[in-house]
Amino acid sequence: MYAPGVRKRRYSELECFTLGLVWQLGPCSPYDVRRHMLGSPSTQWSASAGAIYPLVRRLHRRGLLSVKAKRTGKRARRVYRVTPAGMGVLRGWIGPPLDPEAITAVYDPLRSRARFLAAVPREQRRRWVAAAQAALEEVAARIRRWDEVYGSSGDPIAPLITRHGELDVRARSQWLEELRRGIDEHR
Amino acid sequence: MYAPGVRKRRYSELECFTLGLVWQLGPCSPYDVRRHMLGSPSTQWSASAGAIYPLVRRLHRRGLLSVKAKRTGKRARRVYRVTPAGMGVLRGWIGPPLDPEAITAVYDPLRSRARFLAAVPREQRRRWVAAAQAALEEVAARIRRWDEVYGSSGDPIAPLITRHGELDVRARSQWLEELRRGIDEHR
DNA sequence: CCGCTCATGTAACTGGTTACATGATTTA
DNA sequence: TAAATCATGTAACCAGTTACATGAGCGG
Repeated sequence: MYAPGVRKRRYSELECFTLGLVWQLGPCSPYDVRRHMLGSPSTQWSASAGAIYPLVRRLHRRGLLSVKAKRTGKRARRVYRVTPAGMGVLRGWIGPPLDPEAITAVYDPLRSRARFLAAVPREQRRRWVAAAQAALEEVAARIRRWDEVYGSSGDPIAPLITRHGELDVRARSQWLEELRRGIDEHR
Repeated sequence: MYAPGVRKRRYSELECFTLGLVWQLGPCSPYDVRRHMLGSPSTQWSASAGAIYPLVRRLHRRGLLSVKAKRTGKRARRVYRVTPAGMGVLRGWIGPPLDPEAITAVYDPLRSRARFLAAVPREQRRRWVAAAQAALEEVAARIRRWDEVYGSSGDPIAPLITRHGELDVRARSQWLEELRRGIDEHR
């Protein structure tokens, strides 16, 4: 139960993730947040200005971020940092308890497409698997590049995040290999 | 280049996935599509009526689905099937070429949260990993149930889709285990 | 006959995207 | 000095969500 008007507000994944990034990057601007997201191997968010700037101002209005205007010469720059209230929300989001919607099988667009492979001619099927394997190679490369840049940040957890990507790609590669064999059998 | 007015329309993931489901389930109603999605271990889509019904009608209007009204007694039922044009769009969506946005590291809400584990006290960190491991157990169970129901559909690819889920959970479990050890070291 | 599932939908909202705009600063 | 990047933002749009509504049929 909450006092009237003090409803427990729910924040979106993007809001909480942004909160986390501001904490992790240290005092930083919305632009820094965007740049970081754009470099990430996951494409979950477009990190568009139209999303981030209003979002950060929202978090500030709610008291989860504090702001300090810095200017170099004539260029304006707003540097945000997470307030104690913000840390509370961040910790609550991380959990436990885990938000039920965080408990899910991951969504993989490759799997979505593979599900309907029986709808395409055999030759296309073969080519599809080859293309998907090449795609995973690309993802792996993206993760390695990411690791080079952000792996040496001092945070002992950072390399374990990259590791997630590696294990993810490895599992999906194995899956594609099994898929390839499965398709070859049924002709 | 396209003839004037014949712009190549882009369809959303949900639209194409729905198209695929209608093809896979055979002639079926929007309700069938929803029920199928709701049972899926992935929570990517809420499969809300507000999404599916307008979407299916849209696909019909664009000529990708054909409709036949069936009624049992007084109960109405619209049964859709994929048209040749619809199959074209479905095959195009599957690829190759793969849509660039399909080439990505999967998004995992557990990883998103883990990234900021250094922001919480050590004890919470420990409890978080335990909670995440339990969560993955739940996902694994969901996938097994799904497999029982849909694994015996005759489609040789179906079990390979389930397999993706198994490999996914296994990889994330291993990752959590490494995370647990990594956290225990740094105290 | 009550409650549940079947089956179809609509209305209001909203979070995020696309695309554009502006001006300062850096680099080729 | 032209192009690229830094840094901030806004406006229009849209796909998908939440929540509600309606009525038929079925099982206990």
